[in-house]
Amino acid sequence: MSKKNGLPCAGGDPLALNRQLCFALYAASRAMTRAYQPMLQELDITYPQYLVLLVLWESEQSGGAGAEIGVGALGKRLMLDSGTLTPLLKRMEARGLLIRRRDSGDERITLVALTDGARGLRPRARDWVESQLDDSAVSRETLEQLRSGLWKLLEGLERSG
Amino acid sequence: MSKKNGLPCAGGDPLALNRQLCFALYAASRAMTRAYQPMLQELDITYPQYLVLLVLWESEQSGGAGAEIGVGALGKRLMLDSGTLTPLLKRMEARGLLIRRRDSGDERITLVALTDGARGLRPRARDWVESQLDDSAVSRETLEQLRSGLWKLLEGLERSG
DNA sequence: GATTTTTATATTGTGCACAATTAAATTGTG
DNA sequence: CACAATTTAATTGTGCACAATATAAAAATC
Repeated sequence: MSKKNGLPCAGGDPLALNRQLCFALYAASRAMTRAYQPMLQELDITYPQYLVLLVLWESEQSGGAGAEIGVGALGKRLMLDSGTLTPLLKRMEARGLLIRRRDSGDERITLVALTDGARGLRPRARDWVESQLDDSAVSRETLEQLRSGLWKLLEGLERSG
Repeated sequence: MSKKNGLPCAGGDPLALNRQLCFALYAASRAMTRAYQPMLQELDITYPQYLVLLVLWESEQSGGAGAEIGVGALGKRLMLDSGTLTPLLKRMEARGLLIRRRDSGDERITLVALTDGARGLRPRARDWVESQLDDSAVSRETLEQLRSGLWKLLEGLERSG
């Protein structure tokens, strides 16, 4: 039996589970979300909610505190649609993490802005992320290569999609 | 502004979205599932259901037609628990893709086995996967490196979890 | 061999994802 | 200006994921 990376990998079968890039992605993505749970529980947020915070924190870094972003722009950044974001943002608003309001200039647009409470979570998230990088069982170089390869894959999938 | 791979990537911010491996994984995994939709729609199954079929097809390759597998073993293979699998397998049974029955030797175990209908889907899936590999915008070598890096990451995450 | 402990699956409840549809505001055109 | 076409969110419905709990069978222990 041929093996690669210590994993059994039937050489002749193009449908072998361990040979599927799609499954490696699926499993790794969920495992990564699991790895974030300790931090997420401490902040009392979910993983997609954390991604929303990343976008809003980043907007405030460049645009100053109080920066607002529309649901559409947020969705483009995270590659999520309003069917996912609308209820998620409502839950975040209910938890006091952000405010939703209509754009006064274009009433179609719903703008979201961080609260001070959500701003206060940022240093805790940053510290945890940095400590995880320090403790990582995988080398920083491998992580770097992975990230770059994943973006290449994403571009390829977008192009053909 | 520093850039990598043509993507804006704020150099100083450890929480920049485009720098997060977790987000690259999350986005790439969903994009990959989207890329499978044409095939999945033709087979009238969902992506996790396809993964179940991969496991069962593979079992029959090595164990002969009629091979059965318990929910637990299936879950270990796909890294999913019964809370996900039980309803998913019931839906697959309702669609005539598999049969569920209790293990006569150990009544705790629910065994699942493919139907002929599900066996008939295999060549169609295989042909589609192979044609996709041929048409891929990303080189086979890059895909190979990605898959190997993802398994390394998975092992690292499992170890620390 | 009765009882405790463990194992295997199922159930319940919450929160995504995403396709499809709806509704409302804006823009473009005659 | 009227009105059709477009844009933007929200809504609806299905199917995962997963934590927590429940249930029942099998093993282990006494």
